[in-house]
Amino acid sequence: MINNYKNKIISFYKKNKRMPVYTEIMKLVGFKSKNAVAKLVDKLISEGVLDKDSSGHLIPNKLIGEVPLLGLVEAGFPTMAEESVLDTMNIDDYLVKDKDSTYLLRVKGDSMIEAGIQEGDMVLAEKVSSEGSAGQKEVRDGDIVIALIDGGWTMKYYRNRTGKVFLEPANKNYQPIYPENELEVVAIVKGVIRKY
Amino acid sequence: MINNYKNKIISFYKKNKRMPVYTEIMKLVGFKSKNAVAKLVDKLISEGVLDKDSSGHLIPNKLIGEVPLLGLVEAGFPTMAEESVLDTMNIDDYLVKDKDSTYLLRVKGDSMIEAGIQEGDMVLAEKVSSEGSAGQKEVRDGDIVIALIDGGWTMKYYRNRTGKVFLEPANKNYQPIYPENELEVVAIVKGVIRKY
DNA sequence: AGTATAGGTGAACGCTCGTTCACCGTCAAG
DNA sequence: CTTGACGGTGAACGAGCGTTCACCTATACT
Repeated sequence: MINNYKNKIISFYKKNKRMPVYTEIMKLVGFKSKNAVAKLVDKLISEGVLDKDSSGHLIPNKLIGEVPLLGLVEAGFPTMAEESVLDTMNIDDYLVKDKDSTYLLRVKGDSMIEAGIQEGDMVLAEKVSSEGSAGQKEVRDGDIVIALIDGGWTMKYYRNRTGKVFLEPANKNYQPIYPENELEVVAIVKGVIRKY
Repeated sequence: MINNYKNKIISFYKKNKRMPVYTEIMKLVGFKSKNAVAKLVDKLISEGVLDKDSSGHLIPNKLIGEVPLLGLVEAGFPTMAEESVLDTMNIDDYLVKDKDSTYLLRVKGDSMIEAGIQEGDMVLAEKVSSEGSAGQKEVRDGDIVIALIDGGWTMKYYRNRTGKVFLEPANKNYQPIYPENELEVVAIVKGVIRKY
């Protein structure tokens, strides 16, 4: 029963992007008194499911919005007990550093297959500053970039080792691309997301 | 200046996992009157940065916590204008379906390299129900699984085509593993996360 | 010079918040 | 049969909420 309450509160949070207030929890779980909510909340807090901030408002704690981080895959799922969770992680915070210049794109084609980027994957790309803008990342040799080359868009390795700049696919079946006129690196790939 | 205010509010949200109330915004940006906050909030809402729910509380809108989703990588960064953003996406919601049975593990080794899973990647694994538990996913042939096989942990393809169950790596240098005694699939890999 | 306008102060409003207290039935242990 | 713990009701509280109104500058445009 108490787990049912917990799930309703978490559902509310996911739906409304904020924690419910006491009267909302009241209606959510079917209580007729706020005091019952207060006692429920106290219990959930002592169980580590919820948290309250200094002003009494509910806030999501680590168990909400974060994913338990176990160890290495070789070590397996250590005993499965709650105590074995090494840490928790917020995926968004892990991946997105500069919010204002990060974009997602879906990958088409297999030109980066040997870099572990497959068709259908999503890539997180951080925009390279076109002066004044937020992200002022510098492109380095070996970065995976999204570039505008001679009028066409593509995602490739950025190569600049010898001073001669070109784009290199991660697929033996394709050839490096040397720009005839234009090569503009628009974004640097900072992450890959795949869902099965 | 207004962008500075916006960032302070977003920082508050990321730090406290909830939106600030008016008096908190007041102190945050240095106002001395709540009315100034009300006017600021109105402007931010009309600019689409914030949202208010029916009870007047601030809630994060799509621009906070979600990442703009552009089109295919082949299509490039279309014009870069705000209008060209097709959609936004919450990475957590996209990846994590069953919160209570999802775990993250860091990948070691290269046995799944041909499946685009490299050493250092994070995998999202959904626990297979050990009866009564939440996730009741069924393991299917071709799934990438985390398994306990003859006492050792590993991540491999699950193969069950011919009725004979075994684990298959995605790396030509390794051989399929047939269980001598025990083969327990503990979790199914539902996603991969890589950060550069 | 005159005047809108944007952006701020300060005080007051009704309402809802989280908290607290007294109280009630159910159920299990002594 | 009594007792205590548990989980709930109902009412009341002060504090803080978002909102609103009157007012005060600067700045920019006639």
